[in-house]
Amino acid sequence: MDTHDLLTIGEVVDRSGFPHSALRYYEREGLVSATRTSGGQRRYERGVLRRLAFIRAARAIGIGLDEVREALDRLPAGRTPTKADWTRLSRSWRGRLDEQIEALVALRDGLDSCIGCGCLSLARCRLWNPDDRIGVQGDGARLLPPALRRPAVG
Amino acid sequence: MDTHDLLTIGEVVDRSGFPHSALRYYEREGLVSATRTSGGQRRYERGVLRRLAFIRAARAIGIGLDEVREALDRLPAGRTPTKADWTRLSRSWRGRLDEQIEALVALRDGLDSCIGCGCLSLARCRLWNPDDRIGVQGDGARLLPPALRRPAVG
DNA sequence: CCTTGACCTCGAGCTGACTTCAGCTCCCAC
DNA sequence: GTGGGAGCTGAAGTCAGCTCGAGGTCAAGG
Repeated sequence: MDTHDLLTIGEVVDRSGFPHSALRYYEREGLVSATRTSGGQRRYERGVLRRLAFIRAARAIGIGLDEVREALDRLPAGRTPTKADWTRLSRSWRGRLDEQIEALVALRDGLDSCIGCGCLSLARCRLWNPDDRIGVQGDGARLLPPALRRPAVG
Repeated sequence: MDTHDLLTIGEVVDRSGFPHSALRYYEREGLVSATRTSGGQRRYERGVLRRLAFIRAARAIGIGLDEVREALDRLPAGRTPTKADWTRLSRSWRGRLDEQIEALVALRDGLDSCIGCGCLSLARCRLWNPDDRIGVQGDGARLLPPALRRPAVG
């Protein structure tokens, strides 16, 4: 708990894998916080690494930052989050992940049946016919679960 | 083959499900083409519907427009694409889809093991430890297959 | 004290895939 | 021939999630 527990931004960069710019962005967006030295430099508590790991996992699943922030906001204020707290958050995404996998599998099956049956007629094929949008895709609403993006492809 | 086979943009909107704006955008980007009336209005050949259906399926899988264009460019010039032509293109994405599903399943398994084993230690957990980025994610390179996006979340 | 590398802020820029807008023109049914 | 819905253009705007650059400050080793 003494000052030796505080990390510089460079250390957090090294240990979290996020670049400075992302860390500062997350701070602006209220996903992480840091105290400051008298000179204005950021000093992070160790717990930030767990938050960042959580953010990374969330992003990998395709959760948007807004939603990640909401999730983090649900962590208990005041005390250090316990394992149970983190587990609860993670569990809530398990369902998301299942949905996404399900949607992709449905899409794959559609593609398979298309390839297999030669049903490229626009009138019949599940996958190709936009009026019957892949079964999964509602009325232009939710074909696939949200976005699934990688941080930086570069 | 007579002019009655040509569709107005409104008809294509209705039958493809894409809004005008997207059709015009795709034309600018070279994904679809249209002839023009003497007055400058677009007239689409029927085949455009199949192209658009293909584009829709591709987008659903998360393929970027650049890559979709490349794929479409590989269709035979001059003659109307056959069923086999379309099937070949679709098949190439089957692998993509498999990869994506695999990556998500891996992520889910990681999440499961995290939830189950209580390994929230940053030093050990596959999912939480950024140094061992989810196994799947290389060196900041390719955790998950490209982007997987929905057209409009509404 | 000095140097040097780590750090700071603020604002602009970027990518992708469109959407929106303003201000016109076309074309077809009546 | 005319009214009005359908269509046209080019430029600008949007959204997410950062990245980059300029121009300056901080802090620790020598």
